[in-house]
Amino acid sequence: MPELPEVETVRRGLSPAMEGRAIERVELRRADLRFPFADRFAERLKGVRIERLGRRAKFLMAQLSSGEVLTMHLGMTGRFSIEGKGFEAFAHSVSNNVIHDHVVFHMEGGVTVTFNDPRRFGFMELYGVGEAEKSKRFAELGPEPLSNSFSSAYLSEILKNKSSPIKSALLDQRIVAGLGNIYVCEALFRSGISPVRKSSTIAGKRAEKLVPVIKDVIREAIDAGGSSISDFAQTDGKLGYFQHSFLVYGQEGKACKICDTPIMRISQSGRSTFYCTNCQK
DNA sequence: AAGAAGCCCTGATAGC
DNA sequence: TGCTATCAGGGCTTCT
Repeated sequence: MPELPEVETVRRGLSPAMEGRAIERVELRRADLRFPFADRFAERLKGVRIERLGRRAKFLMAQLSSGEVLTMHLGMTGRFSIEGKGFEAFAHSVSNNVIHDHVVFHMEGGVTVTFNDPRRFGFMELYGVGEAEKSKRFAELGPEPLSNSFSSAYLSEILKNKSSPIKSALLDQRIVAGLGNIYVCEALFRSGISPVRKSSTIAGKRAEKLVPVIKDVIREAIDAGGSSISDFAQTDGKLGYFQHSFLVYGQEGKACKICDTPIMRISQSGRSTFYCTNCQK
């Protein structure tokens, strides 16, 4: 489900249920998700207040009153739902199997936040005071696509000696953090750049075109509440609607909206790439 | 050492 | 209907 716009949508949905509230109790229904939970995970969260729920790349980051930081990643199929007083409209409207409800946060005020993840590619981590910033995971992440540090100058510099296809480079979270398969395909189409083009040839003019397009696509997707493919839902069960704006993603064989050439699907480093061989050079 | 491929896991769908 | 194969929005690890 989740690339940056979906995670940001989830963050905004969870904020009223979590931000400023104490965690009364955490229920862990298994010992791991993708990775084992940290030592004493539930105990360390008990009675602690969530001061701020932020986001970095595709990670939700809860700043805790204990000084520790709880990070949550949705993987491919992770989702949150909210129940309780004031969140009646948020009832578990999705027909998800409860056997995949893995973590339940019992929040102050009788509100519960449940994490469900069938594939268990998602994970949660708990960093001690001052550890998150120092961790390899966060130190290695590239800039946020909407930040000023993600500029055409930056992208040109980092790509100028790279031989991998631009598609793969944009999926590399160390280069830019938060893009995934959908938004990379869409941004390359809108930029008229072929996904198979060598990264080094993007440096310069093409980067000047590409960077603003990436920012546009991400902004539009956030404004649309993300994209709902198969099962992504917001915390209130509503669907995002950016999927209606896809020009190439999932459009294999359909006519290109610009030139009518059938959209191609190819595989690059093990994932599908959709593009127009005529519009993208 | 960079880049590609394999793998983790479950569920939905297409094809026979 | 039921079986099998393929595919899925991510990211870590292992190969070449």
